Amino acid sequence: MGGRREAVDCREDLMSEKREVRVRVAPSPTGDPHVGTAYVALFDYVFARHCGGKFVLRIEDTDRARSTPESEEAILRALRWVGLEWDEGPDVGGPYGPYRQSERAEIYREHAFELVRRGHAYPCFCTPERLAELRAAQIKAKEDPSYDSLCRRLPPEEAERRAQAGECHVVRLNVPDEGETVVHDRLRGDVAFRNALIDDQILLKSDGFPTYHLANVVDDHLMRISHVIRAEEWLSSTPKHVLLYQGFGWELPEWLHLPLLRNPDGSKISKRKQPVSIDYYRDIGILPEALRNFLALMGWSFGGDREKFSTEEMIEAFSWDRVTLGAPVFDMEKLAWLNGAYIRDLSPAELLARLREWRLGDDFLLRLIPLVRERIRRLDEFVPATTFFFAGDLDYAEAPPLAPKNQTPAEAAKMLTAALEILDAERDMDADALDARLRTLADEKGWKARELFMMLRIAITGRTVSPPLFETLRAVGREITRRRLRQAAALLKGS
RNA sequence: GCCCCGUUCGUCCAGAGGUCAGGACACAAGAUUUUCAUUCUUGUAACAGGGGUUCGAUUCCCCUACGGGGUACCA
Repeated sequence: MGGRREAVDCREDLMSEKREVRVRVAPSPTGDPHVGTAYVALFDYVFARHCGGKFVLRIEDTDRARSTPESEEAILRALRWVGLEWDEGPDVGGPYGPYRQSERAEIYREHAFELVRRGHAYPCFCTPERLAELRAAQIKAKEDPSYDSLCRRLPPEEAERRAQAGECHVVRLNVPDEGETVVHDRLRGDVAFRNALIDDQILLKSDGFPTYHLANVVDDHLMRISHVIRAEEWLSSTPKHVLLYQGFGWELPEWLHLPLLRNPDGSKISKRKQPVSIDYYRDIGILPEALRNFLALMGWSFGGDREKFSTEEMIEAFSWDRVTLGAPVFDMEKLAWLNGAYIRDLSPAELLARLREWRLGDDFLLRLIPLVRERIRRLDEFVPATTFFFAGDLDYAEAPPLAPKNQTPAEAAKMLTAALEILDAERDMDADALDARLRTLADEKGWKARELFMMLRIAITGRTVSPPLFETLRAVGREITRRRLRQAAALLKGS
């Protein structure tokens, strides 16, 4: 591909459009800081800097059930660690705030009503039950499941009266039945979608909060976003966004959908198959500049044979023409090689400073000391007693057998997987909570708690002897702990 | 199922009609090194298939196959 791609430098773009370049990354605080967020943010950041534009961070926390302040905090911290500073955001402010969508609920509501007034949206009173039945019937009849636009045909007065009376409802996008909507993607050219196949998307949920589609479009417009850079998974919902912009009578932004990062098997990168948390890469000692360089290589090339380059150099050389649309597999081996190259470029003093920032600083060592103090008699026993706190993956071939004596490897793998789910849910790794939950788990499944705990101990430390289990897990860290459990479970399944 | 995107060595990229299809990771062999690592040299390895367009297609178009994404009162 590439033929259709306009070879326009954004600086010319700037001049011809007289529009300030403003980009944003818009993570949803519903989990761990995702490496995909860092990937998109890198391109946002680099493009903004290249053009002298602004990079905005916006928190999309409209999913009230799944969003948490802890997750938001972790995402901000992780993005900063990667080295991608934003010009405007919830923590630094800016002229177009607030930058947290939960604080903008009223704005979306007004805009939803405005769209209803303009005839591009309508209230819908259908119950979840009716929707489910409709869906089931459509699937049975081998039709595409989609809303049948029943409430679109409601007389406006009746809809108004019922809404006023407080009847539970949502607001849906009024998608034309005919014609097609064209999305202009800067990287792919025009992509056409038949309107008949676009669902009357819910814009405002019955809890009064907007869905992604409404909030995203309203904010991008209000925040003067000029280029919407996001992952490819959004491409198919972009026609809805085009319809929204048109419904409001707003100028369209430029869309650029970046390819999705992939697992080794080619599927969208996911925690079951590949560590996806930025914190994981930090904890195994990946340098942020190496991570940035590596992520840049996923879909962008410097030109010439340059593999290793600084973010500053990338900013200088950046061009959308050099973006690839293929599906890049996140290759840990190449990341490790690149990281090694960065480490070798550090002076001994700089490397020492990096090691201290990582885990060889006073803070971390001070956390370990209470755990091992009563277990050592000589200072020289400290390092051997704590090696697993300073490692990523463990070599289970060198460790005692993972599975309890009377348990099959398959059953042992199940035990580890079940424990993993508990750890996934227990974000702050509270020792008492973990203890209680794991004991309950063992009870329910008929496993011996001591066997479960011993297996966890071996999986996490590679030994049968260690400091107290939960204190150890906390110190090893959530990411490395989870990684080891997955590795151990995979090993058992394979044996 | 339907809609959309994609497809060059195992992996990440280069290649914008005529190249011995190039580099990097990984792998293999060799050199350097007391060892290991680093470094250097060399090697194995790819244009998914079929039709067009063209004097000539990896490159442009179409079809098929394969991969992926989407198809929620999640983002």
